[in-house]
This record gives sequence, structure tokens and C-alpha cells, in this order.
Amino acid sequence: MPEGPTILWFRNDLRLTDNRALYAAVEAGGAVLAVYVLDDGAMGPWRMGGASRWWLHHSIAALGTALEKAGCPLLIRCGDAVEEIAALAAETGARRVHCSRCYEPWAQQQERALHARLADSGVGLKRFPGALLKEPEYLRTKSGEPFKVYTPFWRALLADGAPNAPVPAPSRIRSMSHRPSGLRLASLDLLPSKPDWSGGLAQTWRPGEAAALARLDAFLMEGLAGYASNRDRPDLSGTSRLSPHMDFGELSPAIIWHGARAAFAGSRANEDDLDAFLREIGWREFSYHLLFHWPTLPADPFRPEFAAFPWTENVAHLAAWQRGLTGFPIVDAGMRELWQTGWMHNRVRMIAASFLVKDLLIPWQQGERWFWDTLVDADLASNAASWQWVAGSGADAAPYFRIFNPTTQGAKFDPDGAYIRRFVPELASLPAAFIHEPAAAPDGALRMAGVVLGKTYPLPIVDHGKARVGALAAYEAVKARAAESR
DNA sequence: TTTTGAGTTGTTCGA
DNA sequence: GTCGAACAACTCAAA
Repeated sequence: MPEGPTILWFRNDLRLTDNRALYAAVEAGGAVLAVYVLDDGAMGPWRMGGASRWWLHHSIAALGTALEKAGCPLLIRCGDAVEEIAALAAETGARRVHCSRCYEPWAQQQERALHARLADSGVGLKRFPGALLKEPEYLRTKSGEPFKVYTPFWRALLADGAPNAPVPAPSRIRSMSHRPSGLRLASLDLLPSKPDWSGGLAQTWRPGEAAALARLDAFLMEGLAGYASNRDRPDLSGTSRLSPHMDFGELSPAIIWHGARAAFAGSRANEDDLDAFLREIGWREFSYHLLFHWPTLPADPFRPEFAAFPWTENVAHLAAWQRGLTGFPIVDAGMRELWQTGWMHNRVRMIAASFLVKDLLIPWQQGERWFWDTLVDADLASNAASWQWVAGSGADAAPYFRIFNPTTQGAKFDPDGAYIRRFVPELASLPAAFIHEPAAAPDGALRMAGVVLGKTYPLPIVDHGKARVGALAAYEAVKARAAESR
């Protein structure tokens, strides 16, 4: 009797290059059954949002094409992944299942459940690293604890030596001769239809591994030099825009790491540029480290005294923020960029997040949820850790009294207002001197630009100066709670 | 055990 | 306009 296939269970590792689970499956010699299972039920409250589902559709399509070309078509299923994989193993007589490790609490639960389920029938589950530079349980402080501060974490990672070199994509993958039945991609219903709001996403992005590798190459050629300063400029294309590709595992961080170091030799980039870029990869690593060791990170404040913070419920303010109608141009530009393209520049994310939490006093979890539903790069670890960082409740968070001034930040990082003009077209004709604070523009300038405050563009929904004082006052409750618990 | 240095990304005020 | 200090005090990580 011929040996059964190795089932390759694709998850957030939609790539052929540097996919150790796939590499090992091919090395094992027998046939491979490549499977993707859409399992909304497993994710609980963190079911994938609309923008991410759009990306997932196209990323699976690209993966399917690449696998087909290598001789091993992708089987698509929908439902409980543990049950689906176990059923496929039974049906095909598979000897083992390979997958890449995932670190979300629900995904770890899935791995435990599948391991137990398969063990009953003597099938092994082999999990492979690849989503991170180093496994999250690996790096520890000298006293054996997980890190809570970024800089020592990153120094420890660097001191540990280079991450493993990527493994190549297999050129041929032996498929089964008689494959079980699967679903058509379209039947997963991942794309928006009524209405189809995905036009802006399609104009902005090319999901899939091949496009991801091309984007990485283009960034390393054109964007690495000057990255240290340009990455803060939403009006330039200063960031790598690799985050959604990483989110779906179209690229591994090891590919990026080794690619960046190789490109650096003989490029115009300086050490600061390379360090700044790799540190951003480091923040993703740190977020996963935190989520792994503190699984309640997406829901509860990391610093428990923040439970005492007097948050506000304000549906109108939340809606104005979500729709980019706060009257603060840099915030509105960011929120509209998010809505249109499924992505927001990192600097603007900080400004918009700070505004929600500190000017509107709306709980960070509501911002986290909105980003989850609208970002193509929605990542449980990074999203949760970053919102908590902005809110001041997180590990290694900004001091609470650091409250971004949206007007000052806009003028500093979008000096000519080009970013605002692009995403807030009703302000496009305002001179740069007034575009960051239309309410302070002279009547004549507003008239010339066709801006009628309160009509064509909203008046500021709060007074930032007063909001700042209010936020600092609200923070007193946190300090009181902290003092109480000492 | 105790001590010490340090900690992503800012703002405001006053000289 | 530019510069330095104040804003809080705490906790982490390592020696």
C-alpha cells in the first residue's frame, strides 16, 4: 500500500519561498496535499474584517496559481479547520500534517486541538517556524522572564545572531493522483458585492507572493536610502508598504531581514536607514512576543491601573472619527486613506489614534476594532500592542502626557499639505499656511478656496487645547489607582 | 539584594 | 525663531 500524502495546511503563510512546512513536506518525498481552510468560527471576536477578506481572496488566488504551476493544485475548504484537516487525513490516509505556527490565542488553540484529534489516528502534526525571526518563547531576560521593554528585547534579538536563512521555494511539488473534492475560491464569498467598495483597494494593492517580492525589491532599491527620515512623511512614499504582505505570510520576516542586509551592501542607504527599517520588523516581533505571553492584550489594558480611566461613550464623535469628519485635516486625511485604501501611513495612525483616545477620550478598544475591520494589514498582535502603546496602557508605552497636537503634527510631517489635499479634496485649494487649521484661516482665504466651514468641511469637533487639559485630568484617575494598589 | 541607567515616535512655556 | 526645561514617577533589565 502506497504511503499517504503529507497534508500541507496553509494558514497565514501564503507563500512558497521560505515556507519550512512546505519545504519539509517536499523533502519527505511522497505526495503533497495542499489545503486552505476558511474557518471563521475559530477566531471568535477576531473574525477577519472586510478589507482583510478582500486581500485574502486575492492572496489565495495567487497562491493557487503558483502551486498549480509547481504541479500541486490548492484544495480549498470552509468550516472547522480541525475537523476538515482530520477528515482529509482520514480520507487520504495521510501520514502527517505540516503547518506553520501561528501565535494568536485562537490559532494556538487550533493547533492543540488538531494535534489531539490527529493523535487518535496515529497521524502526526508537525509545526514549523517562519512567521517570526525568533520564536516568541525563545527570547528571555536574564532572569528568565519575557521582555516588557522594546529596546532590550531588540538588543537581545540582535545579539542572538542572524535569523535562519530562508529556504528556497520548491520548483516541483508532487501532487496526489486522486485528490479529495474542494470548493471554488469564489464560493468562500470573501469579496464585497453589495456594494462593491473594493475599488480603492484594487487600485492600491497587488496581493500575492510574487507582488510581495517585487514590492520588497522595489523598496530596497528605491526606498531604503533615506528611510530613517522619509518613513515619517505621509506625503512621500517613504514607507515600505509591506505590512499586508507580511500579515498574510506572503513574505517571511527572514526574507526581509536577509534581503535588506544584502541590498544594503552597495546601496546609498546608510546604517541609520537599515537600522530604522529592521527596527520596524522588530516592533512586529515584539508585538507577537507580548501577545504570546499576555494573550489578553487585544482586550484588556496591559497596565491594569488603566481600568480606572474614565473613558467616554460618544457615538457622534466615534462616527466623525471613523468617517474622517473631525475637522482636524491630518486626522481626517488618515481616516479617509484607511477607508479608501485599507491602509494608513504609520505616522498618521499615531496621530489619528492619539486623537481618538486623548482628544475624544474614547476607549482604545473601539479604535482597535475599527482598524481591525478596515485595515488590509490587520494583525492581532501589532494592532493591539500599538493601540495600547498610544493609549499609554501598554508595555513600554508612551508617557501619558505625550499628547499629539494634530495641527502641529500635520504641519511637521505633511509640510505642503499634499497628503491632506489628496485625501481631503474639499481643502485642496487652501494654501499650505492654512491647510492644517482651516478654522484659523482668514475669511478671504477660505472663500478663495471654496471652503465653507461647517458646510463643505466640518468645524473642529473639539478644542484641542481644552481636550488636552481634559485628558491630563482624566489620567489622574489612573495615577490614583496605581497609588492605591501600591 | 540593591543599585543604576534608561526608556520609539511630544508639547508647551519661558527665556 | 530657537533652545532648554518641565511634564511623573515608575518599572524594567542588567550589573
